[in-house]
Amino acid sequence: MPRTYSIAELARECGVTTRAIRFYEDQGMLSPLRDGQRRIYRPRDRTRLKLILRGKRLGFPLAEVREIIDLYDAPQGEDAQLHRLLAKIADRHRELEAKREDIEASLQELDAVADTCRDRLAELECGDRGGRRVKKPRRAAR
Amino acid sequence: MPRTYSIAELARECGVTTRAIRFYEDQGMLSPLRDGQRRIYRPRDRTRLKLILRGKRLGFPLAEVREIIDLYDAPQGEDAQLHRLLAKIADRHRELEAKREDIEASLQELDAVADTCRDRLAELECGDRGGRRVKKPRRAAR
DNA sequence: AATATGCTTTACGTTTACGTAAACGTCATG
DNA sequence: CATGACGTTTACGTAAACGTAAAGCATATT
Repeated sequence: MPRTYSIAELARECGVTTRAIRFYEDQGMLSPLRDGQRRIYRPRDRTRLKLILRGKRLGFPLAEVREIIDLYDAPQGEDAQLHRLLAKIADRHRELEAKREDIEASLQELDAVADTCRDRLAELECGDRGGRRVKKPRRAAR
Repeated sequence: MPRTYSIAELARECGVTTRAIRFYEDQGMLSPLRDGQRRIYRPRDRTRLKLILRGKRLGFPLAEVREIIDLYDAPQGEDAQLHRLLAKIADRHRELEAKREDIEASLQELDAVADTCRDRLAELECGDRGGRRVKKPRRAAR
């Protein structure tokens, strides 16, 4: 048999509280086995938890996270179902790429500020006391 | 003089409520001019609002969003200040790249599910009633 | 003058995503 | 046997991010 985890183990490994994990279960996002009262998490539960947390890091509300991870283990069903599934996947795809573009824009602007910042530092450190201007070398585009 | 916006204009353009905009002001993230009681937004206010919304889309809490956009108009000050600023920028940079990796992983897994899904569809549509297996052609990597 | 439109402040309500405490069960160990 | 370490359920509390009236001011139109 594969391997199992206690709730505390999972919590430690994933950097969340046990409360949070139970909460996700309440929301129908996890369904661990039971040994009497105790929850037993299998690798697939662990994977789902990690997916949940990744969704959260990306700013999706839990309700959406659930829809997303439900996509992951759904590719059964008949024709119409599969087409609906593909449509949903395409939606999420677009959503994620929009987010990626947001990130890339942010990174660029951040880099621009960093450049400005380094230019200022260069001015200061070469003992520039007056209004003399330093030639700003164009940074190579990454 | 450049151009100005009323709160309703900005709200419409950016797809948020006026309540939200006022809330961001309460949090010290916007400081529009006033014409008596009324708020007057200049281009820079508009830009800041868009930055706020982008930060939100990326899942940052407003408190962090404020720190981030504060980085944008801060590159003044003396040596030590500038170094602290650069450090903060580097932190945010790492944070954003981590998020981008999360996104890329999500996109890959999503694509994998889509492939599985299309394979199933192919099986169905070529009248596969039995357990016959369809050769899965490797999809070209984008 | 009255109505509409757009803005204002003040303030209480709501949803999400848990935190935190209480009160209890179950082993294993000192 | 009692003291922890770990788990459980139930339930109330809370921070963030607004939503939703309520009540009022200012200008424009009918």
